[in-house]
Amino acid sequence: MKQRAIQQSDKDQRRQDLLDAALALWQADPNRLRIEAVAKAAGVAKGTVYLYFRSKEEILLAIHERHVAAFFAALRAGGEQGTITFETMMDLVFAHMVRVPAFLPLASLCHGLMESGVEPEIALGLKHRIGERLGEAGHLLQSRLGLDSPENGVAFLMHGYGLILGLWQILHPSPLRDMAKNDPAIQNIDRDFETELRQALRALWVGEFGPTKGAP
Amino acid sequence: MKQRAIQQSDKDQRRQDLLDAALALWQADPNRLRIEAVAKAAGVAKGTVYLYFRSKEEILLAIHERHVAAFFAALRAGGEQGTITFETMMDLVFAHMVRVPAFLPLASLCHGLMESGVEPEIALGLKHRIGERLGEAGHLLQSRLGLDSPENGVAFLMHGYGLILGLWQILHPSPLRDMAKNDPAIQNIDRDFETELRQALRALWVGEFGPTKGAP
Amino acid sequence: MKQRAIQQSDKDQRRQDLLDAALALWQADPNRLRIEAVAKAAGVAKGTVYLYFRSKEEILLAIHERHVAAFFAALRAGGEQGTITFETMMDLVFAHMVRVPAFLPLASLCHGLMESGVEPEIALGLKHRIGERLGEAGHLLQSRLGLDSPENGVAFLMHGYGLILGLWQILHPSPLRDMAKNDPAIQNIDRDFETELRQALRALWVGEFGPTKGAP
Amino acid sequence: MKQRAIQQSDKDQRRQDLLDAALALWQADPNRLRIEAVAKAAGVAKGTVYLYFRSKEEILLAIHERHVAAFFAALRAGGEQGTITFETMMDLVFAHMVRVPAFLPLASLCHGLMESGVEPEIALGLKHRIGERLGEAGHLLQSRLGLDSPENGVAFLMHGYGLILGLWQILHPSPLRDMAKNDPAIQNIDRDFETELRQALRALWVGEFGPTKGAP
DNA sequence: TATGAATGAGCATTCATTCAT
DNA sequence: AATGAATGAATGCTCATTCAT
Repeated sequence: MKQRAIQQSDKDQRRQDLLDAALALWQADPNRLRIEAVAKAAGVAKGTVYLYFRSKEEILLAIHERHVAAFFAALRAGGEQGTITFETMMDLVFAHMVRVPAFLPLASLCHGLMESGVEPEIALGLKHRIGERLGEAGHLLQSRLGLDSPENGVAFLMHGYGLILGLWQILHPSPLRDMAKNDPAIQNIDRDFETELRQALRALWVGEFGPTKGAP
Repeated sequence: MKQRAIQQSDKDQRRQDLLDAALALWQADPNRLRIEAVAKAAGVAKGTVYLYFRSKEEILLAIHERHVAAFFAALRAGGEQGTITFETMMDLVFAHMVRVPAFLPLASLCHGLMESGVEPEIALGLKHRIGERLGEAGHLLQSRLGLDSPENGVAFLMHGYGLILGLWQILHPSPLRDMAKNDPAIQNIDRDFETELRQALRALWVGEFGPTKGAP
Repeated sequence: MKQRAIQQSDKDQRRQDLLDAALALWQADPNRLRIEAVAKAAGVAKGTVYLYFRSKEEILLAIHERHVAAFFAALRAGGEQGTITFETMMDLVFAHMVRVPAFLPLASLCHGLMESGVEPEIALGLKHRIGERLGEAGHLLQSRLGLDSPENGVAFLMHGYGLILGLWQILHPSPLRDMAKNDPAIQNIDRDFETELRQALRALWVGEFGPTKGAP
Repeated sequence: MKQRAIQQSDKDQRRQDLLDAALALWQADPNRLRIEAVAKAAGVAKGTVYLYFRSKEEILLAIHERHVAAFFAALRAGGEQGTITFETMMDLVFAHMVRVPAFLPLASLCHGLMESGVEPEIALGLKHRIGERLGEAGHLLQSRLGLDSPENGVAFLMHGYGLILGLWQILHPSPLRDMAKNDPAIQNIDRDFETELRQALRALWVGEFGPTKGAP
């Protein structure tokens, strides 16, 4: 039997260990995630997983939340450094979203899970916490990016995130695309995700908030 | 036993009937779609479904393809009428995508299915046919919208579609959002999907292709 | 794949085969009955069991119903032979209830299952069919046993069955009783089930319907 | 942490509290009895339950034993008042068995649990203690009811108890019976439990021990 | 072509019980 | 004695798919 987590800090650590294990397994094969495997990888018994999470879906949501929290933390840190520009935002997005391997595939999944797959209270709890962070970030962007209002800050992030998420679904690298190398009709529409995203995201921001904001 | 479909036109009709039945059932409850129910609703036996589709997923993909084809048909029809502007594109997008009830939820699902859920050949076939249509549409937009190249036409559509799809996932109406009416943190980020989409989409297009294209 | 049961008679046969298999396994170890084992013993796949029964509990109820039907059939056959007496009833009860190995243990279980364990409609269906048979039997006993009314015939059977069932639960042979051979306090109350039942049942019938009915 | 029970009397009290809690929860929903809920209702932690009972089943058996003990205590008290008749026995049976809400349902369950569900030693211990009480009661009935032997007293009780228990299983009030109000075949056999029991029990006693015993 | 009986893979979750503290 | 974190056994059922008729 694994050392008991009596202290809250020990419990938190065990929770993180479970998330780490689940993330690694999910990345390896998203359709093959098994609770038993998560438990074993974290060095506990199956039932123990359910002391920390109410369901498999809740685990995935928790990983997503950790991803999102890390992004917002990076954003806040960026804000504390001084002014934010479209370019620094772009760097942030790429470093803490686009290039975090599981971020976007998991995000895609989680938006579906929240509708059906977890108890509404769980989904609402997650939305609440993300909402808080997003609200704060909106204020930050107003001041650091020179937007007209916190609402514009929120719009900046939401519209951008929507574009990232949707474009990822259409253009993310995948074995399927490799198989289509010889199909001209597919080549026609096969673009590099990061290149397209960078171009479209910049266009969206410029189009919505003006070219001046990005370059003081 | 239902009348046998000998003629190709009869087969096509039966195929459409099956898609109609599946679409209605999927809309009613996406997680409850059962092949047997589809068969019954279309007036055939379970096994017959598999004479027309190789799997459940293939059915969903076929419905999606029908949605997409209808959009491209409308776009082509729009082009035949004369010039296209950002505004007419916006109308097209809303009429044949955003407001077709199952279009976006099904599209969200299908982008996942293509990666795993159907045989690669099926997915590639779909991508091929969509690629062809997208290529044609790119040419159409070059001439009718005044873009610099067919590639820009493709980019116009893909970037726009990415934004639509991603924003829908974040902001689409849902019971969950209704439940959150009293949570200020969630209200903070709860925007009207269509309003936001219209604003962001226009910004994206303007930012990427210039304000002049939309208004000759 | 096992020969398909297309005809209704084939389906009925398969249903009986499944019940036979389940009964044998249940008798061998009541707490160890597994659907998969039933399927294997009947030579079909697991899923096939569910084409014939909606749940494990429904199988047990169906076996019980078969037991009960056999008893009523024997009773009817007895009635067709001529007069029925307490003694012939006693013989019937012993031959088709008490000494049918699984009858009483399964009956004990099923009365509990009907309350919770199966869908009410299933339980009501069973009760309905047994009610019909019991009603007919009441009429039979009125004429053949010389009771005052069909209702008395029903009471005769129900009160008797209650006594049989309850006494079986207290006194049926079991390993536990063998273990108690050296405990005088238990010996005190350890009686032979069949002896006690015969005595009590006769007393009940005589007490309720008079000594004359049994001996014309 | 709850006050430790050092004194034997404190331990006994805690044991009773646990039984009270378990009984209340079992009555509310027999299939939903959870050890954790029992512990909480009794104001102790889960593990503490296992300091007083070796298993969940043992708790149910202990409640049943308390029921039985109360019945025998009432019987003894009745004997101390003077002569016992069939009518006073009937009153006793109704007051301390039939109308004690959980007595018969729990008894039904416990006769099954004793065969498998608890350690044989536990079951034998219970049987032993009940056997002792039953032996005493047999003597009591010999003298107070005027039976020929203590064995007849035991038979009087056992046969009666069997009838009560079995008839209860067939005829006890239940939601299922309420649902069957409109089914004539079921109405046919749907009798009032208490009426039938009173009639059958009296018949059994009279048939077995003569009409004179009950009415001196 | 159409049917529908047969197949069998797939697996999260509960909760009684234990035992380190 | 009391606690409550950890354990892990235990398994029925659905439903997409196949294929004999």
